[in-house]
Amino acid sequence: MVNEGPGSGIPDIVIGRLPIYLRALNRMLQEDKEYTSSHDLGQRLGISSAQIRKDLSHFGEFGKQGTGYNVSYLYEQIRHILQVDRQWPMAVVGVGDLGRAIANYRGFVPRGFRVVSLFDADPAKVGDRIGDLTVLSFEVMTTEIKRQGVQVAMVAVPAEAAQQVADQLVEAGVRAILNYAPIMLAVPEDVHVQYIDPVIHLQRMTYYLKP
Amino acid sequence: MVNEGPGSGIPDIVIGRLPIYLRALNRMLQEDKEYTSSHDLGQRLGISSAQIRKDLSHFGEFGKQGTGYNVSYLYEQIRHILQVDRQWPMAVVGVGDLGRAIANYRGFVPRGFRVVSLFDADPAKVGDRIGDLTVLSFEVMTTEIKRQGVQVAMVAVPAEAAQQVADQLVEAGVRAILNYAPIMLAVPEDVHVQYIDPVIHLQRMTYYLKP
DNA sequence: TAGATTGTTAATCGATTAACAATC
DNA sequence: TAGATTGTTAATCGATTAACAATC
Repeated sequence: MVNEGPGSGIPDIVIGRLPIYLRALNRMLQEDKEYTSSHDLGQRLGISSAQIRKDLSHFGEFGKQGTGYNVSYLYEQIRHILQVDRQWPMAVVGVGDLGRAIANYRGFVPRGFRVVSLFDADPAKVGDRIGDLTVLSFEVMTTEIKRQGVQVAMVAVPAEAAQQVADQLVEAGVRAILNYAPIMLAVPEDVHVQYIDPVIHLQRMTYYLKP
Repeated sequence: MVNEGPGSGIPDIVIGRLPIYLRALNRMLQEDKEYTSSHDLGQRLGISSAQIRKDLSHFGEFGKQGTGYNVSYLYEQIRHILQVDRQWPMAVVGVGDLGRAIANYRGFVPRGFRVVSLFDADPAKVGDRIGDLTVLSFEVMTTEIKRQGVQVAMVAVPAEAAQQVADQLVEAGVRAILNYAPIMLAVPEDVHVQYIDPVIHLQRMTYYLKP
């Protein structure tokens, strides 16, 4: 192992591409493809082969000259690097339409995550069952998150409530937040936040459209 | 006007930040904040003031030395640049849990988009009413999209179906696709695609977490 | 006026790409 | 072997930042 783990100075932008590679490799596995190459993978993803080789070289040597990469081996290596070769218990805060869709989504488990608790501020929703989970109140959130050792949470509450929710999550020990509320969160620097705001993505495209 | 419009060589990465600025400016408007500065805006967004000034300078001169930027003026200018000072009619394909959440989301209209039609392959869903829309079948999709002049679509179907749906959308005249299916779409180069896959975002964070 | 902040230039920094020896 | 493809180095490209004259 040449170099691995956070703090070892690998650029964030490289880390950000690994999940993309992982998804493509998983697809190849489904297609029973045994080997791939940086060229092949790059072509599927619209990324240069040089970049893929360079990215992977930060973590070790995973290929063979002449034959390329064993799909299943590379897949497992990247899963290990990203630490998704295990299941992260995850909390979902806010069970509106979106929170419900998240709670029901079947796509998390096969990729390293499992929703283990749901929270909502609305007393009318507390007690509702969604899948095999019961919606809990904000009052028990800290306790429950600590009890389950949850480090990852998804926030799907209105923008006005998001910062306060984030504060409470951080307080409870959450270190990674996926925020669906259209607002930037202020968190300590050892807490990671990623944002999903569909409108941002839409507005990135309209610039290029004909009126 | 110094420089504006697509094809004028402004880096994609700059365009990608404008919606972020827009969202922050909108928030300032809600707070009745009349003026801001590159420093102030940058602080809120975790971006350097130099970058904000540089980004804006691609499109014109919007500020005043000594006083900064009039929030409402800058907001309107960026809305105009991004072409979100109008409403783009939008189609949603796939009305599972996620499609339903999208269809019900109140956040599109104030930011330049309106869902005008819903489609699903499942005959059991066709005819369902969601909000004030009726779910239509794939058979009528092309016709309906052409009729309404829809250029923007959101895809929320299973990965297996996404490419075929995208092909049909492009055929019908769609030029911007927001894809929720966890798969890269192959489209002509004048068609824009943005991707939302929550798992990708989650996996970008687990790398940095303690086991 | 004095202080603040812009828009812009040049310097720096970092990421991507091209090229190729090594080797399967 | 001949062909293919890796991992790596150096070159290129592009984005970010620092600095400052202009000026409100």
